[in-house]
Amino acid sequence: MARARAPADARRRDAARARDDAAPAGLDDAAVPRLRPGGRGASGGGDHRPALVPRRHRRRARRETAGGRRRPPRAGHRGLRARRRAGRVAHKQRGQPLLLRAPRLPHRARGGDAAGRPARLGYGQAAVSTRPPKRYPDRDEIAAVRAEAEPLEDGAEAAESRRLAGRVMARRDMGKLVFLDLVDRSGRIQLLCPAARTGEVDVHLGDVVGVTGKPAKSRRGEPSLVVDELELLSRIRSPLPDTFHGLTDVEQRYRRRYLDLMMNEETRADFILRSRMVKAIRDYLDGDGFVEVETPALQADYGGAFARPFATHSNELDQDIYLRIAGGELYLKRLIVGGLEKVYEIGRVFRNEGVSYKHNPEFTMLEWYEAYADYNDTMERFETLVETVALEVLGTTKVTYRGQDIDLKRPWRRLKLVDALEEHGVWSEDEADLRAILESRGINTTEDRTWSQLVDHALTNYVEPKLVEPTFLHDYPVRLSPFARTTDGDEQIVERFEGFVGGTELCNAFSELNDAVEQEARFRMQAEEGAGGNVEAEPGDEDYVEALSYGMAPTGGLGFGIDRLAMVLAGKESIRDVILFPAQRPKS
RNA sequence: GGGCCGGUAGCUCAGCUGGUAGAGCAGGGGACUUUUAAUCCCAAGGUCGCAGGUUCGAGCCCUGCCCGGCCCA
Repeated sequence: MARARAPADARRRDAARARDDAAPAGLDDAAVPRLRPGGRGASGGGDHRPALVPRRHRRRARRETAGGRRRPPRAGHRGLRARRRAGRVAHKQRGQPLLLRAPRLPHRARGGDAAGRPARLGYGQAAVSTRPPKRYPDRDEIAAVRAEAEPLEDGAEAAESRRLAGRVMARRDMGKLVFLDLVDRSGRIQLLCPAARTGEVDVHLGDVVGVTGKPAKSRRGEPSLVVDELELLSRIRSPLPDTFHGLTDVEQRYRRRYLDLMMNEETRADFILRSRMVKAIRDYLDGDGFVEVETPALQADYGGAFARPFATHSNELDQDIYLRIAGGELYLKRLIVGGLEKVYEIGRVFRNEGVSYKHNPEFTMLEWYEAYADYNDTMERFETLVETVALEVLGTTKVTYRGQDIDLKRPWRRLKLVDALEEHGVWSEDEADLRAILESRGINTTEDRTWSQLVDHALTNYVEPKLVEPTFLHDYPVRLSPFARTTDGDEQIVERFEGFVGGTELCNAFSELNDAVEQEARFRMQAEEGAGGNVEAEPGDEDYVEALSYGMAPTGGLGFGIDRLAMVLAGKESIRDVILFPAQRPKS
C-alpha cells in the first residue's frame, strides 16, 4: 500500500480551508472563559478535560481524515533497521536521569551560529543566558489582575504596573508580538509581549516565569497583561502533556500527580477544597472549645475495627508493634477521664488491605469526644458540622454525589436500625431465623459466624445503599457495640448511630460507656463473640478499664472518615481523587 | 481471588481480514504586531507493557507475566 503524496495544490486548498474555518470560530471562542467556576466542574465527575470548546477541534479532525492528507515519503529514507537502532539509542538516553542528561550539550549548542541564532537544540536545552533569580517578591494574584483588566475598554491599558508569576500554559507567536497564557493557583490570564518592549520571548510551554506589566484588554477584548519585563524563573526540561486534553490516563494521574495538578484545573480545585474542608472542620471544633490532641499511631495491640494491621518491630522494646487500624478511641477517652472535657484528633489510620474506589491503605479519621453529652447531642453536632463545612467550602449544602442530588442541610433523618431492617423484612432476634431469611434471598451467609455478623450483612446489603438522603441510623444491638451505653428502655439496645450520605457511611458514634464494671463485662461478652468465630470481636483492655475506674463523665464520642466527606463535597466517586498520592504498586 | 476492558511517539489517540507503524498537540528550524486549541512551511521523533509461541511474515492470533481501570466476592 504505497502512500501517495497529496498534490501540492490540494494541500494548499486544505490549508486555506483550515484558515477559513478557524477565523469565525475564533471570534466565538473569545467569549469562552478560560477558567471554570471554582469547585466542581459543570461536566460532572470523571471528565478531566479542560473547559475548552472542542467544536473546532472536531471540525479539523474531520477534515484531516476526510482529506486523506498523508505524510509524503521521506527523501533520505534511512531504512527500517537503521531507524530502529537510532530509536534504541534515543531510548537509552531518555532512560538516564535528567541531571546526567541535561548538561550534556554539544559544544555548538551553547554558541549558536554567526547570526546569533541558537543552534539546533534538544528538548529544553535552549541556552539560559543568566542564572534565574532565587525569589520573585511582591507578586499579585492573576485572578486579581484579571479582574482589574476586565472593565477596561478593548485595546486600553491601565496606568499602574503589576507583577505576576506562574507557569506558561499556551503560546501564540505572531513574530513581533507574542501571546502567552500564564497560570497561577488563582487563575489564568493572557500575557501580551510586544518584542519592542520585552525583546525576544525565549519562553517554552511549561516554563515558570515572572512578569511586570500593565493590565490591559486586547483588541479582541481578552483581559491581559501587557508585559514590560519578562524573567525566566524555571526552564521546563521535559515536555508538557497535551495542553488541550490534559493528562487523562488515570494511572499517570496518580503516579505523577504533579502533572495532573499542573494540567487539570479540576484536580487543583478538588485538593484545595479538601484542604479548606479540613480547616473548616478544625475551625468549627476549635470554636466550640475542643482541644486538638495526638495519640499513638504505633501500638502494641491493635483494635477498634476489623482489619489487618501493618506490623513492624520496635528494636528498643524488642517487640512487634502495629500501626493503628482505627482512631485513638481508647486513648481519647482516657483524656476525658483526665479532664480535657472536649478533645479531637485528626489522624492517619492504616489498614493492610486492598485498594478500591473507597479504600486506601492509609486514610484520615477524625474522632471527637465531648464530656456531658450523649448521642443525641452528638448527632446534632455532626449534622451541624457537615452543614457548616459545606457552606464554608461550597457556599451551599446541595451536592451531587454518585449521580444523586443530595442536600446536607440539617436536620438529618433519624431512623431506628430495627425499623430499617424490618422495613426490608430482614430482621430477627434469632440467629437461625435471620440466617434462613437471608439465605432465602440468595445471600451466602457461610462467612457469618454469629448473629451480629448476620445483622451487619443484612445492613450492608439492604439498608445502607438506600440511605441516600443524609440519615442517622441509630439504636444498635448491644452485641455489635462494646463501647456504647444501653438505652433506657431496652438493655439489648445501645445508644449508637451511624451517619450515611449517598449510601456511604460517614460516621459512627455512641453515648460512651463510662462504667468500669460494665465495660469489663462487655469485654467478656466480646471474648465470647470471638470464641464464636467473630474475628471482629474487640480484644479486652485492662488498662482502659482501670482508667474508667477513676470515673469518666458521661460522654458522646464520634469517629468519621475525612476522605469520605471530601468525596461527597467534591462529588468524586473514588477515594483516589481526594488523596494526593493514592497507593500504587511500584512500576518496576 | 474471579470476570471484563485497557497499555502504540513526551501527551491525546488511529492502526481494516496478519503484509514496510501515523495523526494532532508538545519539542527543533523558519515566516508572521491582536492571537486565544492562532496559522503556514520544513525536518525530526517508536522496546507497539514484558517474555515466549504460531506464521514466509505479528501492533494485530495463542500462552504466561507486569501495570492500571471497572464489576463481582
